Amino acid sequence: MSRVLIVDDEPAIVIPVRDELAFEGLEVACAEDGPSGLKAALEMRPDVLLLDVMLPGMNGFDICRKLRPELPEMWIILLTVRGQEVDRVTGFEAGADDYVVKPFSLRELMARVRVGLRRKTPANHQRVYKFGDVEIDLRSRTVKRTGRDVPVTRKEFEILALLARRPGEVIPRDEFCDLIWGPDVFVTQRVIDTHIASLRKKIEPEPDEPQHIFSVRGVGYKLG
Amino acid sequence: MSRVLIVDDEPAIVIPVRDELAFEGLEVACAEDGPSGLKAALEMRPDVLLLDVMLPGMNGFDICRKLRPELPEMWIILLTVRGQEVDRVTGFEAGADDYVVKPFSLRELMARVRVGLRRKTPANHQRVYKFGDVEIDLRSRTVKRTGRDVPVTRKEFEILALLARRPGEVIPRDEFCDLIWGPDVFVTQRVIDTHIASLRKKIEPEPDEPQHIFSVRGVGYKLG
DNA sequence: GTGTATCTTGACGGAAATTTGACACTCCAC
DNA sequence: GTGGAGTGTCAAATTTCCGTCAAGATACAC
Repeated sequence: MSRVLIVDDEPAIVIPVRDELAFEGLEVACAEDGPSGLKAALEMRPDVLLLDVMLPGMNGFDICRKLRPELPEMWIILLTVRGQEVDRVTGFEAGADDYVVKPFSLRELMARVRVGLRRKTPANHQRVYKFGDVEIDLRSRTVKRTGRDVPVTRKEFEILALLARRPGEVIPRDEFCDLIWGPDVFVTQRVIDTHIASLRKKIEPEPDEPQHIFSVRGVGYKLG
Repeated sequence: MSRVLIVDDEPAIVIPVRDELAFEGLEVACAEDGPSGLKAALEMRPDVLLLDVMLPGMNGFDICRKLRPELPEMWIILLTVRGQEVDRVTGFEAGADDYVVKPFSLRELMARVRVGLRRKTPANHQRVYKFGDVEIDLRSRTVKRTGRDVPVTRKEFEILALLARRPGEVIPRDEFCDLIWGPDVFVTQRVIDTHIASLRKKIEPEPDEPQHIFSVRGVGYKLG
């Protein structure tokens, strides 16, 4: 599922945009000031970032400049009330991909977000994560160990991909449920343990002594 | 060298934009009405197309709709004096990547062209794809197996061509629907399975043990 | 219009994946 | 140590999913 992060301190902007994005089936997160927006973008790695220029703590241009080298793929749309040329050009020079002036039409913003989602990842750009001898390719949905294909099921793949996207970070069970099963599906959180067990059998040299997928007692699992 | 095509009938717009683009070291061409703009775009295959909406002969939206399926990688920026929401959304729905309202700042337009050049997916001008003993020719819309012509129906060809353009990548069922049937057509996603089955009968030596078109359970299909 | 090719739908069976619950085990607090 | 909570493991039950087919609907050529 594609992810969008909104960084803006005006609820009148954030709320309708957030709701509309969620309605379109996207995963949405929000931040209300510069520093937490920067942190959220680095952690969440959204596909599209909607970034206000005038923010408490740190302005949008600076956030843009910091993020761009780190996450060149991320699609950044700047939002601002200021429409003077100098600002726009500054925005593009800071690495933004688009620039929308408030007040904007919600439908137009949605259309621009869709452009970002469509253009963000070139079709033949490989999205691969590597961990030791394990390789996860999001494009072909394949997992390799020591170069050899390991067949994994859908849930196993989604769990592994989620872990891989946030290496080192502990992912709680309820977050697995939210992100993989969705908010409307109710399953025992123990299913995750079952899938983790079969994943370990497939990708760990010694499933009893995991080297990749670690359990974090009382919370969830982490990779790496 | 990157190529830009300007399709606009107002010299007051065309000349400064053309000169500025040329000054930045880009190859520039111009067309002054709809039909010749469409023809030029198909022949020249520019990286970025600056396309006026109000044109003699054929409007920009229609050009956009015609070009997009043929040249999905081309970056299209619409130019218009009309800034009403309905027009903008129409533009994006027609497949445009950006939308600039006249009068615009030259520097901003240049910045948006640069975004297009940076983000444009690498052009895939390939017209023939080969997979083992199977050959797919997009131009003549023919499929060959071991050199022999295999008759495929229109939907079968479109499905196979989509798979072939993104070899190895898993294409989800909803993406098949979006890209082949379009967003407004409502069909059961199981149609795809039916077409895949008949494709396999035609191009797989052993349809039960596919070597080209693989099923990815719960998601879709992939080639290769 | 008519006939043919193509497309779409729905149903069925079998296979694979998912989920559950039971039991054993481990870890930690006391 | 002991007990309780959390986790690993397994097999069985359940659900989901895909290949297949045939019949109806639609498009197309003549």
